[in-house]
Amino acid sequence: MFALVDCNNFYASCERVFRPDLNGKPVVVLSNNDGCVIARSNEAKAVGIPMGAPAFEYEKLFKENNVQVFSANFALYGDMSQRVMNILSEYTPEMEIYSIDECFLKLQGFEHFNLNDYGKHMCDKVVKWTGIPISVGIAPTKALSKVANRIAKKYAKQTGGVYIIDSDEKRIKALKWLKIDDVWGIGRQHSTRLKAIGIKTAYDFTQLDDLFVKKQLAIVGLRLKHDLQGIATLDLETAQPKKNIATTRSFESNYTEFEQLRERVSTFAVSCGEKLRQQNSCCNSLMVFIHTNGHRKDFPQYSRNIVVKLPFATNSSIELSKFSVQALKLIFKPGYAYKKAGVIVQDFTPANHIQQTLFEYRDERHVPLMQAIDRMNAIFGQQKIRLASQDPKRVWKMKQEKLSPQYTTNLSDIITIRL
DNA sequence: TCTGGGGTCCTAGGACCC
DNA sequence: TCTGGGGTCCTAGGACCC
Repeated sequence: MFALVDCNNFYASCERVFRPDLNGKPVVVLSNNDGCVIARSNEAKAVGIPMGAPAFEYEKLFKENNVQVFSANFALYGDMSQRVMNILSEYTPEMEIYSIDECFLKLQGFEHFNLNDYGKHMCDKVVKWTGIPISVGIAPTKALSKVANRIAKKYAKQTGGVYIIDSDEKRIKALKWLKIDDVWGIGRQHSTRLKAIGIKTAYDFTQLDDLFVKKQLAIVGLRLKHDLQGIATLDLETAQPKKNIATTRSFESNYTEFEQLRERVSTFAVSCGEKLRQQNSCCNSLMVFIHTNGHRKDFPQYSRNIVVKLPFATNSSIELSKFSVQALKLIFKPGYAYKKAGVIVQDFTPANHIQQTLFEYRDERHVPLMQAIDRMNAIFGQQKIRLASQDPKRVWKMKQEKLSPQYTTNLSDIITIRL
């Protein structure tokens, strides 16, 4: 059996842990730049705030319903996630952390356990130790555990947060209940096409012919179909080093000058360098992109990206910054109002066996220099040591008007308790 | 005024090889 | 008149996830 454990309204719940006065009240968390809604408490969902709602369009609704609004506080969410995952890792040796708020637990050899009690135990322990409410779905396959989790969450009162699919009757009932749009792995495109031929539920989907599914949804869709039929096709996936690393941001305002973009691109490249060094990789190529605000049809639009093959593999922030800015020069066009840019590094090789090049000079002194910078930043704070090409004052330049304290990761933000 | 960020996998088609 | 067959690798684009 597999369990899929999912934190309820994760970001909103994290904010509530340190603001218990907000329990029972509508809470939303906004994306970077306070752009759109990326998490909602049940109360916020109930007053009709959709996922992805642009914050400026919903300001009135927020006020009318006394919705508590927070800027994204990823330092807090990342730390809370680790705490939750640590607790869950004690329930089985086989675990896959699937996202910041979800994990799969493989329950092999648990035949003599009462899995419902086991799931309830997880819920109680996680909420007691972290304050985060979770839901647990248990079933013979990963895709079915996702379905079970949905039921556990939707009918939290009746299920107590745990639902198990352990018979074919329960499986079929669950699949007939689940709309095709809500199936894990069926996105907008596929669900539109499936609905056009009369497939309304997950159950309908499992009744389709294998060859047809393979033709329409490729091998991924066929695997999903089998998994939903109860034939375990998807197994736990072990954490692999990343194949791409990106740092991209929208700007708080429109940038028209090359110099503004140059500074941002340099900062993004430095950030990619840090992430590369964390996983011990060097990249052999990188992409830089810039574009104007696609939502504003009244502005002249421009959007371009460029991929640069590097002369040698590197994870040096200095080299990455240099190559990224060179790339930016090739695609920058004056006269446009730029809203977003990004650097994506790709084509990795492990940092400990770098192919030496014959004609290009790779400065090996960067290796200890980067180590020193990383250590200093770890001690003194993120990006305290920067390149001169970066803005000396601000790093991300984001609009974050409703940012909560870093309760769990910054000693000066720790809560005070009065007795 | 204002609309996020970061990933994965698969496939088709082109370039190239013998 | 008449132009093969079987591969691999790479990339862009499309789909999906949170």
